[in-house]
Parts: sequence; structure tokens; C-alpha cells
Amino acid sequence: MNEKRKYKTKSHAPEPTLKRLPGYLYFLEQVKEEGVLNISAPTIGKELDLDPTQVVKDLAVTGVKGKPRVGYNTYELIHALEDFLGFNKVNEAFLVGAGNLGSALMAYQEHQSLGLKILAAFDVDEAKIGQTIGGIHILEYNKLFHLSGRLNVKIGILTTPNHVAQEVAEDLVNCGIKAIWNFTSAKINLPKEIIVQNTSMSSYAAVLLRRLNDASL
Amino acid sequence: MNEKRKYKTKSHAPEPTLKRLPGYLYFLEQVKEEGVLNISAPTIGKELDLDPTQVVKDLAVTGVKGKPRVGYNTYELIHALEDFLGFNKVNEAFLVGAGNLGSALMAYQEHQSLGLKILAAFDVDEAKIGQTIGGIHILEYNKLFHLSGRLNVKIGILTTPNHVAQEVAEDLVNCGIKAIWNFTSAKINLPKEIIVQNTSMSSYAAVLLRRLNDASL
DNA sequence: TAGATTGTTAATCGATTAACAATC
DNA sequence: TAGATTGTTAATCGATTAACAATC
Repeated sequence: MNEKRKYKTKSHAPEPTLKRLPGYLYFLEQVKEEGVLNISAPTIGKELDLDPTQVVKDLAVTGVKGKPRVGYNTYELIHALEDFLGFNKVNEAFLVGAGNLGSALMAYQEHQSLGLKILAAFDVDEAKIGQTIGGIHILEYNKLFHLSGRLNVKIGILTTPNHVAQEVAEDLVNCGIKAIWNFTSAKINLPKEIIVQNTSMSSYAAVLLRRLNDASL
Repeated sequence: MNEKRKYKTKSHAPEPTLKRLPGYLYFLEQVKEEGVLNISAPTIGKELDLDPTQVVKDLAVTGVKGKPRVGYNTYELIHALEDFLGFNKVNEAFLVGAGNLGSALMAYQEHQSLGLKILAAFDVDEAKIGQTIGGIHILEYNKLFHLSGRLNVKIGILTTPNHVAQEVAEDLVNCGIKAIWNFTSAKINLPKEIIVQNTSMSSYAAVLLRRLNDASL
């Protein structure tokens, strides 16, 4: 056993739970500022529009224990969430494709804590190479192969045009990348041990537009 | 009945289905380029890693009918999807907060068809006001109230700092906005008839990081 | 002590997957 | 005709919600 965590965490948290956890973290950081030392699941649920039982179950994955009548220790909960999500350690990433969305993510990570540290960005566009955005250098794409040999980066952020997504993804895997955050619309096929997290803006646009059109019939 | 659609669509498509539809659309546009006139659900499923029955059920919401042994007409399917999602009509939007993410979305929409047309962006930062990104003017925040009176914009994109999200969201609602695409980490509370679509980058980061850490135990 | 809240087990709900008849 | 695929109905699976005992 090489488990180094402070809390006994659940091994496989459901994805919906995982997606809610950053919301709890953000809210708890706010109430901590206000000096709230303990907080109950019903209180959290009221604020975040969630069933109190849902909150209890979600928080249970972090391994934190609450006290009946009192709730959870705010400070302990924040640390357990950060620990569980890996937001408190440095998760190094490479980004490929310093276009609009890529540049935004580079600038974004400075302010929002996504738990990610983009070490370098890569692009084939001569005009972009050499620039610095959000403190991150944009390097020539070919440099990826050299740099990945020296560093041990596990996460690749894919913000290229759709038509090169598959090719770049394969390059990243050959460079030792274990997880790819795919912002393109392309479906990428990789060995099954590689984690691919698809984040398509158009999926959200689709849900929004449909709900709007449904409402205004 | 003022239903003007060409196809008999399902009234309430499940959200997971909605999120998959843009993926079908993107794939179908590709195969159309290759001159494929008909395509079957199993073929689509193989490419997109989805159960063929799932594909059949998903596509059924658009009202398109397929032929046994043949599949669906590519062209018809594309149009039905665009129609169902509202991607083929102009969905006008305002954007508030022309920071990193806001700028990216402004530049992004030029290339990616999200079915949205951002008419104008608003910010309080003097340095940003007057600039143009992706063909969209950044205006003084107060102009929002004048402009919304003349135009009938229903969608608001929220890319402000977290601490002003609630306030800006309320302003947008007062300006006649019916749906808000919230990119901030803040939970915003609005009248229940207003549609709020939360899109939190940290939720995706959370899933990615956890899956990566689970894998490398 | 009384009672609010945790934590767990059971019931419900909705989406995915399987089964199968209809059909081109 | 034979057989692959659609379209629908049933079974399964997983997440949410409800119920309730334990406890501080």
C-alpha cells in the first residue's frame, strides 16, 4: 500500500459527484472567509440547490467525517476536497494549439485554480511562436518531443483545429502523456489506457438553445 | 399550433442525448464531404463509440425516419439536427466580461458554429472598451441597458469575475435575457423561468485529475 | 434530554442496453 | 427471398431521493 492520503477516500466516485465537488470547494472557500467554522449538509444544499442527502453522499467520497447536529469542519472539508481532487498539488500539463481557446486557457489558469499548471504551449504558427501568454511560452511544435523527454508531464490539453486533433493526440501519447483534455469537436481514438476528457462547447450550446426553444413554444 | 419545424420532434429530449447531438452533426458533416449519401446507426456508433441502439434513440428525437437495411439520409439528418438544435438560425447573444475566457469565446464563434451570434460584448474596464475581438465590439457596461431596449436578445453569456456574477446576471434578466450561459464558478440565483446553463471548467478538470490519479495508484 | 444532522440502507427514477418484431 | 437495420418495448444499470437508525 502506497496510499499517502490523509483521508480514507472512496475508490470510485461517480462522475456526477466529481463534477459537483469543485462547486462545494468554491462555496466553502467563501464561507471560510466569513469565519464559518462548521457547516452542515442541509446548509450547503440550500445554497447550491442540492438535496441534503446528495451533499452528504458527495462529501463522503473525500473521507471526511461530520458530526451530527454540527456538520463538517469547514477547514478540514476544504483540505480534503483539494486533496481528493488533486487541486493542491502541481499537475503539470502541456497545451497544443495556442489559438483562441488555447490562449484563453493559458491566461485563465493564472486566476482560476483548475489544479493545473501549463508548463509550455506548442503551435506550428510562426507568428505565435516566441510569444508569452499568462506567463507561458509558446514553443515550436517540434520542441514537444525534446521537452517531453526531460520532463514527466502526464496531461495534454488539446486546443488545435479539429482536423489535426487525432494526429496531435497520438504525438502526445508518444511523448508519455497519460490524459488528454480534448477541446476539439473531433472524436479521438487512442489506446484504452489513455484517459480522454472531452469538453465540447457545442454540447453546452446545444443544451442551452434547446431548453430556450422548448420554453418559448 | 405555431410549430414551424419540418420534422416531428420529441418534446423533451434527455440532456445526455442533447449533449451527444453536436457530435453526430460534426461527424455527419465530415462523411457528407466524402460523398456518403446514407449512413446507418451501427456505422455512426462504431465511429463515435456509442451503442447502435443509443444512436437510433438519439436520432429519433429529431423526427428523421431511417430505412431498414439502408440507414438515414445523410443530408436529411444533418438538416434535421441543425434544425432541432437551432444551429441553423441566428441565436443572438450578449456577452458580459471581456476577459480571457470572454475574449476567447468572441474569437471562437467566428470559426466554430455554436449556433450563437454574439452581437456585442460589455465590460467595465476602460482599457477594453472600444476594442474589437472576432468582429465584436466591446462596449461600456452601462450601454447594455440602452441596447437591450432596442434589440430583442434572449441569451446572455457570463464571463465576468465570480464576485460580480450574481449582480450582472440580475441586470441581464432585467434587460430581457431569458437564458444565461454561466462560465463563472458562482452559483447564480434567478427566477425559475430563466434558464441557467452552468459550464464550469473546474468540473472537467476535477474529473480529469481524479481519473488520472485513480489510474496511477 | 431532545432534536438536528450524519451515515447507511432501501425505493425511485431515468438513462442505457438488450431483445425482438417490423420492414425495406 | 434473406438479412441487415430500424423502431419500439422490456430489462438492466446507476444515480438520486427517501427512510430511518445512530449519535453528538
